[in-house]
Amino acid sequence: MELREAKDRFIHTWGTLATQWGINRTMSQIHALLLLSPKSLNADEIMDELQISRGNVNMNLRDLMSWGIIYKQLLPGERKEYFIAEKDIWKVARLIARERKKRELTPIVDTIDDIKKNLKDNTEEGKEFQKIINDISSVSSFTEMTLDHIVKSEESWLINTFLKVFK
Amino acid sequence: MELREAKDRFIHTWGTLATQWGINRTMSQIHALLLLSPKSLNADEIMDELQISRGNVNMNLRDLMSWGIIYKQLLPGERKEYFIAEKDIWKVARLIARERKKRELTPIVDTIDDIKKNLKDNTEEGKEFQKIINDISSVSSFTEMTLDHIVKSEESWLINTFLKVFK
DNA sequence: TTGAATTTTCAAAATTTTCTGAAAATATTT
DNA sequence: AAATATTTTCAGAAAATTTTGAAAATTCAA
Repeated sequence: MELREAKDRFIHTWGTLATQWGINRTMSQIHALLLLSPKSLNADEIMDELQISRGNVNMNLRDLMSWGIIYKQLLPGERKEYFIAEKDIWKVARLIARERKKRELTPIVDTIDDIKKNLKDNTEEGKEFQKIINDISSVSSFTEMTLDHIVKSEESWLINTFLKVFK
Repeated sequence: MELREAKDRFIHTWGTLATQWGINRTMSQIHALLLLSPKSLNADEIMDELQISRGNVNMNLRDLMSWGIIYKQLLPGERKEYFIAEKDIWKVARLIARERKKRELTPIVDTIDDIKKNLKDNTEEGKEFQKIINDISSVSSFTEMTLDHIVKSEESWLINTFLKVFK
């Protein structure tokens, strides 16, 4: 397999998967492109490489920056803005986990807490509802804690060690 | 808060979140409805409750069954099919984790493995690419293993104990 | 069998999401 | 300050996804 082909395949798979993640295809493809690029790229280069419009590139670069997984880089003597991806994949994984937790988990935990606080219903049906809500609350808390635990660990050596043990 | 209102809020939040998960809104709403329902429901009741078409209900019930998180129930003396949700939330969480792993993680691991096997490129750029690919491979494996570990644990007491410790 | 009840399918319609491209805003150079 | 380069915005277009609803298929009772 050629390097060119390998890169394209990776970018393509990454982008396709994103769709199932609820993240848009282009955003992932730009991320993949930057991740694989040894040097930072500007908007025109990304447009050209992925054959997409300037507006699209701009919007998604902004999103990627808000996730904290790419950085803007100002090159001396260059007028254009260049972008480079965070290359520490463990850090990228933590940032993605943090963002997904924020988007996927926190809202349901908040809703459930609010319902638990405010629901006054002592009928049989009400009690059953409370039970389910409490169960879901447990699972959510557990998941949240597990993610936090991974996200917060700034040292990656522990995780790396864990990985080696199981390899 | 009334029971009715609480249930509606939960179903609504659950459905809205699903969108960000890459899972469709209706599928989640049907799941939430069944999860909160003390008795099993048939297609007409679901159509009526969520104000959606028969085809939509049918399709999503099938999807939910393929995830293993709802069951078909044939009531004696009833012609219609009834559906009931798996109420053991830890089991539901494991089934969802398993399905998401299959959809989100496995394809990227497979692509990467294939690229690792087939790429022959010893240029500087090729080596850098290999490095990134290997890093991503590590993170994916780690995540896959962590999920497996949770998913495979058929006993939930350990997890429950863990939860209590942190509560 | 026949026919009524129920479920399934799927083409077309509706909705939602993403993308484009050109105009507006901002930044930099001369 | 004017000209030029670059980035940002956003309304409308395009694409993707979801939903509908009616016809076809299936199931079951008589």
